[in-house]
Amino acid sequence: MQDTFQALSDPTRLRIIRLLASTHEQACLCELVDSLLEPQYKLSRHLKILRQTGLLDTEKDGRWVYHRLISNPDHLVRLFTLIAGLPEPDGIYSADLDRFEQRLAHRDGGRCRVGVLTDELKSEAV
Amino acid sequence: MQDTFQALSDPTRLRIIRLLASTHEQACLCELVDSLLEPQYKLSRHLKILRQTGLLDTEKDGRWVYHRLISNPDHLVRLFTLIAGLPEPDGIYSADLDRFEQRLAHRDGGRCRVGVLTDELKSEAV
DNA sequence: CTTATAGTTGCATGATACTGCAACCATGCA
DNA sequence: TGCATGGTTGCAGTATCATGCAACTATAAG
Repeated sequence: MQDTFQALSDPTRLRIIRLLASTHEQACLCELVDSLLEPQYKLSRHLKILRQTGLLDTEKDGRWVYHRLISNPDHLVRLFTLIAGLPEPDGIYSADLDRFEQRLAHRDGGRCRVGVLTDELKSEAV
Repeated sequence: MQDTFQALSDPTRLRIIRLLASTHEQACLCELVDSLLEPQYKLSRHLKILRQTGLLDTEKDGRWVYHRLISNPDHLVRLFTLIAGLPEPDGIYSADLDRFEQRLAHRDGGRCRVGVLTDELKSEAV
């Protein structure tokens, strides 16, 4: 069980878990990149750790890989609930959440159909 | 908050927290040494980390230093409750608990009056 | 004052973890 | 078959962390 806490001890991983816990959603890597504004390889690695620790479940759909919180051991579900209800000193999580919901608007039939948008937005801004 | 999970990511620290959470007790270092069967300096260091992370509160009484779980931020209390109710794959925590309750029998007026007993028990066994 | 004991801490070491870069794999489409 | 793209991973550098040993502080008792 300390593996679970170990997995949650990294800020990026906690942001991922918290985002999924408070939205009850699944997300693919590119959606997370646009929500957390972190490099793809970095999030990919952290997702792998969360999966190996047994906190995330993964479903592959074509080029996209969807990640969602695991739902069976009861104490993990309670832990996710607790995390979702945590107080927030800085505004990091709500900013993540805002960007994530904005990003979900680009889905088509509940599925991700576009890649990372942030880079393009940056290009447009130039 | 990832600091909290970071603090719980060490097996020894989790054993300490779990022991205190499931007994609603306080404990001094020598009692913990006899309960967890770990060297004094090791537990002392972990207790310091738990204190600095804001999970433990400390009260000094003569030569003895009592440690107890902190009781104010609501989400921490809920976390402790969750930890106390965690399933137990190995029998480590119940063994800790057994030794701890045995050790509590040596208290006098609710206070610790003896030092580490394990060493003496080992000597007697020789 | 001296001694025994509960507890703390500096130092050195080995292990683990996070990150960036670049190369790579896998899938869908022209 | 070739290309674009979502995602993964090996490698190297750096930082952090847990541990053992030994020296140390602090308090109580003779």
